[in-house]
Amino acid sequence: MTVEEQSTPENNILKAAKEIFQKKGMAAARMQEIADEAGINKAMLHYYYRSKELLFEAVFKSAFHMLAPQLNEIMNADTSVFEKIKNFSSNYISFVLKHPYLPNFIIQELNRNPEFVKNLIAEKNFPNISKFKQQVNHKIEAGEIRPINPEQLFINIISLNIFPFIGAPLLKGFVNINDEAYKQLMEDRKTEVADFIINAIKI
Amino acid sequence: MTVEEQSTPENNILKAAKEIFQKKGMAAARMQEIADEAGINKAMLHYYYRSKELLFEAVFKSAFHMLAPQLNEIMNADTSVFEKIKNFSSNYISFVLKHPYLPNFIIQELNRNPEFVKNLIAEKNFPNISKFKQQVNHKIEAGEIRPINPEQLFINIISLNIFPFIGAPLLKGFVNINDEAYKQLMEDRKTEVADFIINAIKI
DNA sequence: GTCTATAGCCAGATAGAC
DNA sequence: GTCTATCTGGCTATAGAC
Repeated sequence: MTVEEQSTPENNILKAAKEIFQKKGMAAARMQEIADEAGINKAMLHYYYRSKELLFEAVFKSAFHMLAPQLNEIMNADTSVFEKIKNFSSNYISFVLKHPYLPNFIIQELNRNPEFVKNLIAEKNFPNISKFKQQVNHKIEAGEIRPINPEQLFINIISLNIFPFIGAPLLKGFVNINDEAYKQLMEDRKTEVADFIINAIKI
Repeated sequence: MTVEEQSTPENNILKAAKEIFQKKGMAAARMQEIADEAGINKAMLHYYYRSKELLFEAVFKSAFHMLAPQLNEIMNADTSVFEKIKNFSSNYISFVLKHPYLPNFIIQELNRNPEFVKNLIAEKNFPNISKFKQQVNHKIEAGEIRPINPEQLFINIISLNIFPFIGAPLLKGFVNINDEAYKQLMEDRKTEVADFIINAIKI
């Protein structure tokens, strides 16, 4: 049992706070609602986390640490470029299907507070793509994939995996399908996305 | 001079409200701040728009109507699939470089209120991709592009164009570059994105 | 139509009993 | 540590003078 899963008051509050903050965002979330979700009193939130702002920060860091290390691990693994693309797409989509509010929460709060990224970068395990960039450049020099800026390729990988979840309400409208059909599209993307990217870059 | 550009009190308020709502979101925006931005009194906001909620709706619809018809126009134009991909990528990125807060605003508020899409769908000029789907299927049957679900292709096009703006703070951190370098990457994407997609699907 | 002043409410935070 | 009751500030909205 990891630290996060222990049933201490701190962890129960954190779990409830995640639920509410991720659904509503910092400004719209209510301390009372978090207390209700946690099955405790509003005063206890302040006893354990002092203020709404500090509770929010704890939630944000916890959420970020669920996502970022995965990315780092895959990008720095000892596997080929194509393997990395396949593994990331498959792992990420599986993960987000289980935590649907998480990516939007992180993106949204980083837009609200862009300088907050600086704190995150300072931490160990913050994703680093230098190995990935090297690998891509070697493949290009070897004539195995088309010339492409590795940063653009990285942005494409992230975009194709993350946006369909963040933009779900909009995309459901455009494509004109219901929730169930959309979820099936997402399931299909576990392999579709990697195929699409690899077709785009391979010679 | 279009209706939106006339300097009536309604339009001045709407412009100021866009600025604040798009930066902060509905919940965090303050009526006082909007009044300051518009250079008028807080009471006037209520005189012209009755409530914060109604002012917000006016802003949201106005923002959505700046974006969606473009998409509709391009998708239903009398051009080939490849032309549509090129035109959309180029036009959309140019547009968003001028209105950086807009996509995130729309996505964010639709996530907060997913059933709001239903109202939007009912309007004329709501994007319709049936023509695009037909074209893609014909191209596949003709053996000119690889087999792909047209809906997945559409999602990919939208993701590659929109996400780099919404996820900018995060991506800047991952790629580890400053604002200026990132803006250059976005400029490059006006053509990069279409090339990437076309490579992915053409035989 | 435009302003000042204020009503009324709601949410974060704390005091203090247990 | 946990609760109830309450304080305090800030925000939407309106009343009412001009």
